[in-house]
Amino acid sequence: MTDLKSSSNPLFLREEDLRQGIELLFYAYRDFTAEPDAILTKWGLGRAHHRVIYFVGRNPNITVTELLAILKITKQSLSRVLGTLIEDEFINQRADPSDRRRKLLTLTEKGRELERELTTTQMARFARAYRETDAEAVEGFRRVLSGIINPEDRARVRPRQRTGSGRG
Amino acid sequence: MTDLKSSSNPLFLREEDLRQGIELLFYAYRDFTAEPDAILTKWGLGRAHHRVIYFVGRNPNITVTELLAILKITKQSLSRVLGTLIEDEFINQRADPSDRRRKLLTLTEKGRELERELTTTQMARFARAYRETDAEAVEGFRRVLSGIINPEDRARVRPRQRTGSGRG
DNA sequence: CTAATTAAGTCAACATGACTGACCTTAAAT
DNA sequence: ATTTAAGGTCAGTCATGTTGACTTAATTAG
Repeated sequence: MTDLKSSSNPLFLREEDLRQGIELLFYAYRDFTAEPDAILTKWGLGRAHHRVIYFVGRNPNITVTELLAILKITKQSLSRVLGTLIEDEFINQRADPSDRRRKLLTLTEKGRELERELTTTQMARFARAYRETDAEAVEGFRRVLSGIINPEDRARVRPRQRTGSGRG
Repeated sequence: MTDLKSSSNPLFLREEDLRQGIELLFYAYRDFTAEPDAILTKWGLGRAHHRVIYFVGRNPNITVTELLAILKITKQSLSRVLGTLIEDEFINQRADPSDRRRKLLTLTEKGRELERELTTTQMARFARAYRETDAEAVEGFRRVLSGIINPEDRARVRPRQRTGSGRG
């Protein structure tokens, strides 16, 4: 009855497979955020603060505009979260010498420590998942998830900087 | 300098690779939810309503308790969202004949239509990503994301019901 | 049969993180 | 000198989560 939709035609993407992807992404994200959320609560911070801390740590001297492009939230929303982080001395601002309207954001030592604590839990989760599979699976994961991201933002995810054999 | 951390030791999971996973998941989830969110706004609904509609559609006659286990939110939070959906006639409730404390949830025709509209955008995104890669990559994606999910919930994501050759 | 447990619902109060819209300052670019 | 861009701010709103206390109804265990 549903034979056309199932294995008889390997080129037909079955709804079941697509829904499985949807659900994997939902559950993975749900669990991926749970541990950091618990740590953040101890500091009186939330998930929005985590995202800012993460991307400032990852991109030292990032500007507010660039941060907005990553997070895709409004300036007002970011402003409040960023204000807290600066006041609590997790993040430093300094004027860009070449354009003094711009403020360059960096983590303070305190900020780096919190970033490390938060990111460690998420890296441990990925390390476990990577180890449970193999390099081929990890590459597949990377390529599929990259395809889920809007094309214009795929380049934001830094490609591995290969130091080994692969040059071409 | 960082040679030990890089390609010279293929068993060492480099921080760069782990962070790439973190970022892929962040961007993928951000874009994955954007289209449904826009549709939901037209109906005066939010992301929380989507999740309920999705999982009720996926699990007809699901109970509130089971829904709570999937969503991992509080009964009070679910109650508000579910109340709206029942009032707006996206979801039906009926008592379980074998245990009349339980209420079984199903989508109405209106609910099925909205579910279809929302899920279609997400399935299209996965279909594109799957087509851009290959079956091996998809399998890798599945295995890695499954490893990100807490072990006790991995079985919630239904394995493909194979109708083809593989029986054992 | 009674007591305990379970499923569900409800009320109140609160926190977080989004949003819109209006407006202002500062500095760079034309 | 004017326009544009980056950034900040104020005010109000909404969605979605939280805790805690409590109720009702129905099943299950002693």
